[in-house]
Amino acid sequence: MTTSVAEAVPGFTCGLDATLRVIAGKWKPLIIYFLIQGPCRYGALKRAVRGVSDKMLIQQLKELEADGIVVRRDYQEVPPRVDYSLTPLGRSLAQALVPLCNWGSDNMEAVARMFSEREQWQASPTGDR
Amino acid sequence: MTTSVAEAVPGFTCGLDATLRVIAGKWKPLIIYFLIQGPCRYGALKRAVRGVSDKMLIQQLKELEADGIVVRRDYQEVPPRVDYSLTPLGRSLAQALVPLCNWGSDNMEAVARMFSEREQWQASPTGDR
DNA sequence: TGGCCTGCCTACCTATCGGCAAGTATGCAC
DNA sequence: GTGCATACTTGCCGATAGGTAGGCAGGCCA
Repeated sequence: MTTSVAEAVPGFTCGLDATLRVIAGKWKPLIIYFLIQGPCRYGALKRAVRGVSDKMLIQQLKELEADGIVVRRDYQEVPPRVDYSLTPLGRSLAQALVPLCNWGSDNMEAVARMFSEREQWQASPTGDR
Repeated sequence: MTTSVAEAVPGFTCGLDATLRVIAGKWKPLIIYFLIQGPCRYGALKRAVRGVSDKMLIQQLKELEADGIVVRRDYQEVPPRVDYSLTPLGRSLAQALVPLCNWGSDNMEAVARMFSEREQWQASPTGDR
């Protein structure tokens, strides 16, 4: 039984639901978005996605690869050279992320303000009113 | 040192980063997206966002309210009547989610296929190759 | 010979997320 | 007074996401 129906089938409740499962994970959207710029070596990607650990980066990349969003190309060289790029599917997904990115840029100040307020609001003893 | 810089300041690395923090949480995008249709009572929202628990729904709604994305209107009636709607900021965010939703709808079959394959791939003993 | 370079892997551990279920408030109908 | 309806709260508890740290491969150059 457990969580039941909604989980049982790959029956997504809507398109957004489907998308969310693909980009679930702290770093995936950032990875995808960064790869719009073109193929990228592992090291460069790691530098671009600030704060990500090796473990996470690799893991997310693997999942994205399994989901047909990115392609891994191994040059079979030493020292290792590998790069990652978007598949056509991945590119279309990346395009869908663009508005989110723009929204963030447009409202960054508001968002930053909200966040700092929220921290205090969390620390406050009782809700007012 | 630890995680350091990236966390220290509300300095988002990019617009996408900022957006992601606002919509972080399993249900937020779904909530926001559903509210495009207009104000909605708590109960209706819960029915719409399938699988969400009271605790989560309330919690996510509070955060969204604190972030200026949704507005809670309490009719001060008994039995309780409350509805939630998007602020202008929320509405613009919702618009940015539309492409994601469309992408999901357009590629739902591919996504579903990927997911079922991935489950087996995860169960497989050693990576092939 | 041995250290370097780069991508990757593994084990371990913790914090957070999120589900479950029971409880609260309030006015009204009975 | 009792119970009902709706929105919300709280505590507990398990799963899992994600961080840390250290190790490995293997040609090459010093």
